[in-house]
Amino acid sequence: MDQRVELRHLRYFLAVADELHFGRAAERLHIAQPALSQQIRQLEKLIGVELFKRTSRSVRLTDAGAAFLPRARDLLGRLAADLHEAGRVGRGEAGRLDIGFISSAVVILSERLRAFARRRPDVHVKLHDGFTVDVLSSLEHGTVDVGIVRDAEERDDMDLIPLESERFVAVVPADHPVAGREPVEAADLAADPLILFPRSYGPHAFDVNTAPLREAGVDVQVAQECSNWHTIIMFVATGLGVTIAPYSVTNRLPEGARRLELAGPPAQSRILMATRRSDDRPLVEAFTGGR
Amino acid sequence: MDQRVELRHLRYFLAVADELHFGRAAERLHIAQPALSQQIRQLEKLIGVELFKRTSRSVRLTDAGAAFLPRARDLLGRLAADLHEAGRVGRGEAGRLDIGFISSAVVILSERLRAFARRRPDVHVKLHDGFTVDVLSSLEHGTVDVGIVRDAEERDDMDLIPLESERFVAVVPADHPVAGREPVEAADLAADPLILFPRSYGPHAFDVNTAPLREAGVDVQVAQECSNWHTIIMFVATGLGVTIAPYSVTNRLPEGARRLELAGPPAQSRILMATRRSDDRPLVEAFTGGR
DNA sequence: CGTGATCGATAAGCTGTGGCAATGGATCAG
DNA sequence: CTGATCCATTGCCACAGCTTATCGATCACG
Repeated sequence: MDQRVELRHLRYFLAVADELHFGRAAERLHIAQPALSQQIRQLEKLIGVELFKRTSRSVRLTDAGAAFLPRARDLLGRLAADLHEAGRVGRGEAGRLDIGFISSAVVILSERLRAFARRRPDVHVKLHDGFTVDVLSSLEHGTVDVGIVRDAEERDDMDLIPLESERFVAVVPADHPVAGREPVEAADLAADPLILFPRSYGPHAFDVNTAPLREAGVDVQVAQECSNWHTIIMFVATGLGVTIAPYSVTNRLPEGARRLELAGPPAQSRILMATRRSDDRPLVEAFTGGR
Repeated sequence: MDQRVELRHLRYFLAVADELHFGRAAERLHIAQPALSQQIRQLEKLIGVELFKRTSRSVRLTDAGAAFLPRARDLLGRLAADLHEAGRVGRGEAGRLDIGFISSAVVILSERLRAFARRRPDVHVKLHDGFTVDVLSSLEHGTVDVGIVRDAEERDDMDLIPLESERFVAVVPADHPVAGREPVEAADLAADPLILFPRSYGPHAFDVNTAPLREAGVDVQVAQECSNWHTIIMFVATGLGVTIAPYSVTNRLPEGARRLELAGPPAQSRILMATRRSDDRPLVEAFTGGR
């Protein structure tokens, strides 16, 4: 019952149990009969129990041998399966992938997930939603393997792959003076309270988002901070102020809010896929590589 | 993914995975570090996948390694348990025991079973009831390991251990002329139809059972054959005839039947425990040995 | 019974491989 | 730059596991 039991012993045991004949079992194992006898004896000594009852004419399993047989068989089968599975994981054919994403990227993400599931049916994907900062932090700490984020700044510990660009648009209350006129000049919104996410949530994203205003010479002051786009737009709908938002989050506006195209050069918001730069795992590459 | 993966590889893998440090892992395994490096490398080659990501400063599990780790751990644990269990079976501490018995031995059997279950709580006992012939045949063919039978003849492939002796008594209808007088002479029953099991069911048992009649000079002729004692006694109760039965099966007689002690030297019926003579399995000996 | 065939155990010698010690090369701290 | 750390590489050796040869027990058969 020691350490020194080896799989060899189990393989030999199975062969003898199958054949009930040391000669034939040895032949099947491509070894000579004495070697087999020795190894079986050794195994018995290690367990402290006879596995076979041998006479010079016959070989039979003992109770202990009969009890051990199915377990040994199962064990070897299991090991083979586990080794195979490890190989598949190593090749990125199976395993688990954790993906962090922002909720406004749900459409583009679900497309990618569908395609990925078709290519890697045995990969279990776990999704974690959050804001861009949270996703990047999770990615940095290894909680997720891939992040889908918006307007993240270039950083040297991550690779960022642009997935999609979309223009920014203004969202104003339906009863706002400019609500009818399109496109609207950013300067025309300068007097209204601005509703937007805190700059600390993503300085770069904030700056990209407010670029149309700054370029129009407006002094950007957030009147009401709010982290979630849908909540921001609800505030706009209730007349609390205006905002500048990526087009995709304005797809289904609530009653009381109006979307207006912005005049001037179209400012772009980018949805990016982020991975750790050091991360060369085949599963991650299989997802980001697209094919 | 070949044959030559050995448990050594798994043990070494676990050590390295635990320590994430080849030097310390080697120390724990009481081998030198290069040997460990070699074996891990060999395992990786056999599976076809890297299990660790090593730099000269750090060791980390790959996805494949992380996936394989719990399985390898489980496998080794399982094996240890299986070896232990095999040892217990070999020592007769666990396992399964098949016992054949005749229903009239149910009281003495259940006593023994209770005591045995206390001594060997991990032995699963399976019971098979039948007539003496069936039990002996099952024992001979290996379907059961121990048989509890009545008045079996000595045979050279079995060991028979007497468990209990009991006298034979006569059973007669309540309205029989001798019903009041005790003890009854066997000769006084000569005129009545005899109800008994077929002689072919056990010639020796039959002869033992009918000895009181034959010694009284009665010509034994079975009028009604019936294999089961309780049925035989029911027939007696309905007035169909008389019988000679072991005392224990007359314990609770139905309305209409009377038990009568037999005059003369008491004839004995023996309940025996039978095992195959070649069968020296510790579990069988543990049951028959009594302690 | 004697004889040959079968089959597992034992004996003795050979060999492949797992282990050792020493060394190399990369990385990091100070 | 220097020393420390840590995994990989190299070269060698001992022994575990394999081989062949032989033994001893059991069985079939004439």
